[in-house]
Amino acid sequence: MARTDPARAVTLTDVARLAGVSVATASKALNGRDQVKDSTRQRVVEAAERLSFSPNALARGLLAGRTGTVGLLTSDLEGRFVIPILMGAEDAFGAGQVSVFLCDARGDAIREQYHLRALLGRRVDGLIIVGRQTDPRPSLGPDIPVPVVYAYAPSDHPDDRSLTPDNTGAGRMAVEHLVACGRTRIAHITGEHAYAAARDRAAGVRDALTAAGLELVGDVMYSEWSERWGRDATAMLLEQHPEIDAILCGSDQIARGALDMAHALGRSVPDDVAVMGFDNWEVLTTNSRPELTSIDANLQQLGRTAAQWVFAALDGKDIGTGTQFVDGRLVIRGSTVARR
Amino acid sequence: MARTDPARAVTLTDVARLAGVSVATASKALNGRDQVKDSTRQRVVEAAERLSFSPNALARGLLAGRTGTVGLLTSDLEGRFVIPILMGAEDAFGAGQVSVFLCDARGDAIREQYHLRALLGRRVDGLIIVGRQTDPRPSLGPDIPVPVVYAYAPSDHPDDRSLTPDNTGAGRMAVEHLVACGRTRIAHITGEHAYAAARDRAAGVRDALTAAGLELVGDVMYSEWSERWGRDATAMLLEQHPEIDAILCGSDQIARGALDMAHALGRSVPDDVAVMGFDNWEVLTTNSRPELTSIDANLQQLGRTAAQWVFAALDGKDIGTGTQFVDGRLVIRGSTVARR
DNA sequence: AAAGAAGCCGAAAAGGTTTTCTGAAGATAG
DNA sequence: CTATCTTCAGAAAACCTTTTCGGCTTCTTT
Repeated sequence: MARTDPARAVTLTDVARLAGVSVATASKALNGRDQVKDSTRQRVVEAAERLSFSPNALARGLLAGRTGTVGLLTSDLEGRFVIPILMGAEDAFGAGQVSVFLCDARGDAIREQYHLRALLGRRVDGLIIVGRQTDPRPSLGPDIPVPVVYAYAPSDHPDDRSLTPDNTGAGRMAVEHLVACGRTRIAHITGEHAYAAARDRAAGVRDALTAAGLELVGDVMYSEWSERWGRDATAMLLEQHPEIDAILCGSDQIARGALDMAHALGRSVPDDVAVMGFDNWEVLTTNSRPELTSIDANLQQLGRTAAQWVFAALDGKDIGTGTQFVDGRLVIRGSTVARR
Repeated sequence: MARTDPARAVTLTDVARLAGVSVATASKALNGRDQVKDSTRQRVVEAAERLSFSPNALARGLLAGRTGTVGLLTSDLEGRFVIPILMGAEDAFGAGQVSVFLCDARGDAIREQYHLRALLGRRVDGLIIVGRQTDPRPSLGPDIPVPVVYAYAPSDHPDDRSLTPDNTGAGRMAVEHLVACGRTRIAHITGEHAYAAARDRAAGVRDALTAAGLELVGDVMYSEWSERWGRDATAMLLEQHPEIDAILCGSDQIARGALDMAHALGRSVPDDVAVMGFDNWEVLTTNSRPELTSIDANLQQLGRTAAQWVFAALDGKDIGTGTQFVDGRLVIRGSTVARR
């Protein structure tokens, strides 16, 4: 910083002196306590403003036992699922008096432990643990002295409180939409089998197909979460099963690849084949031709709820245990329904 | 949180009692001060471990005048430029003892002011202000009592310290690459003219073309930062100037659209036309066919440097004033150079 | 053996705020 | 005019840690 800084931060003592009262009175005046005459209060408030006094949150927290801070411990900032959750949480907290400590463990358990210690040392009032996949993650254990909510990646311990997208439901929702559009010969291309998200969605897909009296065309095609795989899988699919009328893709990236290849092979979307993705990553869904129908996981909502749970627990309310699932939201665009 | 929490956090007094020493000695033992017998130190350390004591950072900060925290105030978490910067900063800090407060002002000046007060109240040791565009932003003013570094969006006040990508240089770098590839008839499609990033890159493009004795084909085509615009602009371009052999796009999104349309119109990339973008957004650049050459703005490096500057200023070093520019990095892929 | 030195530990203060309790002044009732 | 009550201001303690300084014990030196 280029500018010189004042020798010392202004304290309540300074304000009290300027207003000609004791620190006790100054404190009461500024915090809206009674036992202060109106004229006195005004003097104090003016003094505080003239010195642009802002109370030292450390001293306050030390005394109150509450700091008004929350730790947000993520295992992977890079991942695009973390950000909306983070925004939602920041949103819910930001409205109040709470500040957020952000820590990125980079998927490293040691680093996570390290950050955890730091956060507890700073006496955060609560913790939100955000994983990068929906697969369960190791619990932090029962000995954390503040409320903990696991978001996206649920804890593997049933006594913890977790919040994760309902991927099975999302799979069902997708198929129901395709069926409602009159599609009956549906294939499913998705990402790595190692991901619970892929398996759960596929399970939902099977459920809904069975319920509709239909069968999946071919097997679920697991591989990588990439546009390239979307292209390759679609090429194979259209050769082996030229009769298909819908390709449900495990992510928007895969769907972009599918769209691309369908065009290249002379199929019209959505007239010949419907294409659909998951995640509703707008940069992909709204820029394709036609735009992509997708299932939004409502991650921002998930982040907000997690934050509200931490609040509730802080207020002594019981927020229960176990994993709660957050519903997805169908976003219909041109890749499954012809315009007009 | 489901589990019950202990009545009270464990303090140094508890440790001292268990070890049979005074708090003063306990403190010195745990902090590696001398004036403590080895056997005593060991007793204290064991006691601390048994109680899983972690020192209250608030009390420490109150006393030391330093909190070991830094505020990261962004105007737009959603934007994808903020995240890498944030990661870089978190990286540089995370190695040490510093925790990061994250605040999102959502582009709202009132909200920003509010967060700023909260951060100063929490006695952060420094601030990094991250904007969402490279256009200069209003300074926070000279009265902030801690070091401030502006990242991505520089401050509009010359006495502040700012760090921003060198977009003019990036524009030059892009043209130099295309020229080195033997391209001579180069067009430039870019985003909104309102963005300094677009104008600066265009200026760099003109510089480099002039230096190479070339002229831009057509005018710089400003419009929106979207794939759609990339497609539309490319269609116009190829009709009006069928002789072009390179399309330099102001973003990877635009470049994806250009790539798409070039294919659709039967042009081979990179044989007939080279296509190139900016930002090196991997999800776009490495998934296209062919993969996209782009200029990476080194944002993570930018974030790291910003953090290091804050550190340096904290250590009393002079970090100077004004805006420093961070060089971009050319990432060559198949859209400008044929494979093999 | 006495004096000085070195090693080790604890008492106390400091940091800034909030809260409780005491006390003083003024007001009201008898 | 006295006794009781109300209103308002201030003194002091509490939160937890670190650091300084004084003092006690033990060892070394002459």
